[in-house]
Amino acid sequence: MTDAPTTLLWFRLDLRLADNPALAAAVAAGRPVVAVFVLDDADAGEWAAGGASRWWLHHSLASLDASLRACGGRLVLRRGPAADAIDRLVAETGAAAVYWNRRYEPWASARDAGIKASLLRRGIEARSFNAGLLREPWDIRTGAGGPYKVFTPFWKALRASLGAVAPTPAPARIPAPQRQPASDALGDWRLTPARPDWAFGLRAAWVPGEAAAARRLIAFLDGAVQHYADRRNIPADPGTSRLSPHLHFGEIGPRQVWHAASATEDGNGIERFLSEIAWREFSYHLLHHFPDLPAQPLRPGFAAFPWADEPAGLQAWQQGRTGYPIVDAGMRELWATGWMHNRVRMITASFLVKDLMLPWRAGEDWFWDTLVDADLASNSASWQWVAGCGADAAPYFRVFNPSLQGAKFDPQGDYVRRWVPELSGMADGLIHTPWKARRVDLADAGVRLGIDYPAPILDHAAARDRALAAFHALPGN
DNA sequence: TGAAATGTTGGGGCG
DNA sequence: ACGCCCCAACATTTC
Repeated sequence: MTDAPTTLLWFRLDLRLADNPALAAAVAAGRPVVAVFVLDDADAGEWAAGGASRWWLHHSLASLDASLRACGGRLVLRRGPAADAIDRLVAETGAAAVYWNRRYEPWASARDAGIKASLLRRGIEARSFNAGLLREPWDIRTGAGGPYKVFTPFWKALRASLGAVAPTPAPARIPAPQRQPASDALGDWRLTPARPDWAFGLRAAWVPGEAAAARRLIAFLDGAVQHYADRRNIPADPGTSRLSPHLHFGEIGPRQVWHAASATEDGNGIERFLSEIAWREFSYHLLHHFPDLPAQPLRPGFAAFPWADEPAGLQAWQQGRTGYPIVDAGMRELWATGWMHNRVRMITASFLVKDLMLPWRAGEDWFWDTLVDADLASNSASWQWVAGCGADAAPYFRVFNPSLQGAKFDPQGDYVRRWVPELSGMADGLIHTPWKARRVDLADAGVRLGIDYPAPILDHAAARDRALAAFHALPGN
């Protein structure tokens, strides 16, 4: 083994070349760079990537490998546990250093701390960087020195702590080793579905990868962001950025988003968009300081909440067969495309937790498996927010009325017609309440309620009363 | 980043 | 002219 010592660059949720501090540092170190991605399901346990995320990961890794090859390198694929995979690669390549960008999931940060300590003990340089957040979760502190639990003061503190945000460009060339270590074949990881192939809707909706992420950001800032403040709540409109999966996988980073958005003319839309980026930061802040966030209610009183155990209700929700059109449209959009409009996420989540009174963990698990942007911090924080047991949460008594939400945010019914086509013949004024339609209106629309489209599986007003009663029975309410 | 119930106000119909 | 009632519109409170 006479090859020169290398720098091992460990890719994780930072699948890009631009604004990648670990990559920049690896190139600057001057040694040949071995780039590796480790499939670490074993480390992640119950939070191993879900089905839709795995589809995205497959394509993002293929895209990253192509980008690396264009710079003279390639992406080495290995299976975890990560500690073993990294150790083996260090030995195989004679690595003098291992660099990576941080992850913040409790399982990942604990694991990474162990790996770093082990490398350092053996005299191997180990350095971690920040590619994924505007500020580290521990850098933002209240006046009393603790973590924030309310968004608005967090947002003020984050903003005040940010100086000039200056993303760094991708390296022009990445020095490659004489010999690349062996790599798994991406196809052997079976990240994409085969039989049945349920990914056709995902393929139609998304292009994973760094280049597509950059295009998506530019298109958004050149267009929809101007009306973002008003139209971001209209699910039938292309009014949101749709950057969430790109951000989750680190195909684009928040510094790049912030920098480009700050340089864009316009006030309201940009400001509102940046605050959504800040919600993502807030979620990571919470996950870091409250590592039980994915499983335990932040407000301990909720541990005693009498959640229902009703598999039929859960299945109706999952399959988009609740009989509430806006709810069903959202759940079907999720199933078909791996994504759901944010307004509809709130409506469907409220329906699960408050109308069906099913545990928010059940919704969290379903979203985890079906969303291409499934992110432990955002998913956990948001479900707790909806359920009313989280930080700065919507109060439990804030119950969405699905027909009113539909009438308000999908007034022409365009969104429902797209995802619940069996209702496409209904008049605008009836499409969110087909159970109130007269027999003749249903007949004209070609809808047999209970056959073509379900009758409501529950009565919203009664369900609301039931949920409020349960809430009031909790100690302290 | 709710909805429903309850309270208040003021215009207009009417005796 | 006046008081009474109704009720829509809006505000406030409550869940």
